[in-house]
Amino acid sequence: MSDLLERLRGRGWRLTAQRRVVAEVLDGGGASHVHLTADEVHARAAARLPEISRATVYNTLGELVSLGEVIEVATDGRAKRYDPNAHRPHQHLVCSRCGAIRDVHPGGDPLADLPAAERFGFTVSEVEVTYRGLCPNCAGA
Amino acid sequence: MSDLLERLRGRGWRLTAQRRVVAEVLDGGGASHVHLTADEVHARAAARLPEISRATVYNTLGELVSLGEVIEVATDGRAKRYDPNAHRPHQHLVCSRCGAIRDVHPGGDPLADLPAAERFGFTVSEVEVTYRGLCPNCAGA
DNA sequence: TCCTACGATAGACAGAGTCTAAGTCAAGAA
DNA sequence: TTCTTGACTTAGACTCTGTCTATCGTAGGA
Repeated sequence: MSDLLERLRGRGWRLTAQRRVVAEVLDGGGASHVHLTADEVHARAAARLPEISRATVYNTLGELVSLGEVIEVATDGRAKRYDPNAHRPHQHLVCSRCGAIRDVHPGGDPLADLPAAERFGFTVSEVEVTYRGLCPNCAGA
Repeated sequence: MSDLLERLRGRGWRLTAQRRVVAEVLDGGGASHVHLTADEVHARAAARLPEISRATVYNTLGELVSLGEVIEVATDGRAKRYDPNAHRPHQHLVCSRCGAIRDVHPGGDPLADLPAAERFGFTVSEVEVTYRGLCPNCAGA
C-alpha cells in the first residue's frame, strides 16, 4: 500500500494522516477484497484515528475513485461499496439475500460482445458485469 | 398496458385509480423505454392524480417489481430507476456524464460466460450488464 | 346496497451522501 | 529551522431517497 501512497503523492496528493488511514483500511482486506461501504470505511478509520470525519472519508474515497485506484460498486441501490482491486479487471458475484460480494475473473472481454450497431453512437469505455444469485450459505438455509 | 392491468387483476391485484396511473406512467415512454426514478414517476402520476402520495408510488413500484412486470435498475448508486421492458432480456448503456440510459440487445447469454469454477458455490440466476461511456450529446460537447 | 379487508394518505423517520464556513496543517520557500 | 499558504479537515446542517405507522377511504364480493 505504501506504493499506492507514493503514487498518489507523485500526482500532487498531500499526504495527511486521514488519507493514509483510509488507504490502509481499504488495503486491509488484503487478498480477500472485502467491499466496504463508506460508513464501514469510516468506522474502521475512526478506530485508528477517532477524530476523522465522515466528510473526509467521502472526499478521500471520491478522490481515489477519480484517480482510478478504487472502483465504486453500486450493487443494490443502497450504499455504494468501494473495491480496492482496481488494477485487475474483474466482475462481481452478488448474493441477492445477504449482499455478499465476490470478485470473479472470467476470461474474455465483455466489451467485445457489444457490436457497433448496438452502441447507438455511445463511446463505450467500460463494462460492469454483476452476476446475481444465492451464496452457498443462503442457498443452504 | 391494459393487458398488464388485466394480468395483474388476474393475480389478485385490486385495481385502483392510483395503480392504474402508475402503470400508465411507466408505459408512457412507449418504445423509447425511458427509465424513470420513483420521484419522476410520482411527479408524472401527480400530474394526473394530484393527491397520489409518494408512499403509494413506492408501494406500487415495489409490487410491480416483485411481480416481474418491471425491472429495478441501480446504475449510479443514487435513485433506482424503473424499467418497464421486463419481458425482453436486455442490457443497459449508460452515459457517465448525463446519466442517460438506453436498452441494448446483444445476442448471446452472458450467464454462459461464467464457468462453474468461477461461481464459488453460488447459485447464479441472473446477470446484469451495464456498458458505460459517453452518449453522442456528451461526447460532442 | 352494504361490509370489510386491502389499499391510500400524511407525515415522521432513517440512511446515504453533499455542502459550507471556519479552523488546521503538510510541504515548499527562505 | 521557521514561516507561509493553500489544500485539507471538521462539525453539523442540509438534501435526497426510501420506509414505516396510524388512520382514513374504497374496490369488489355477498
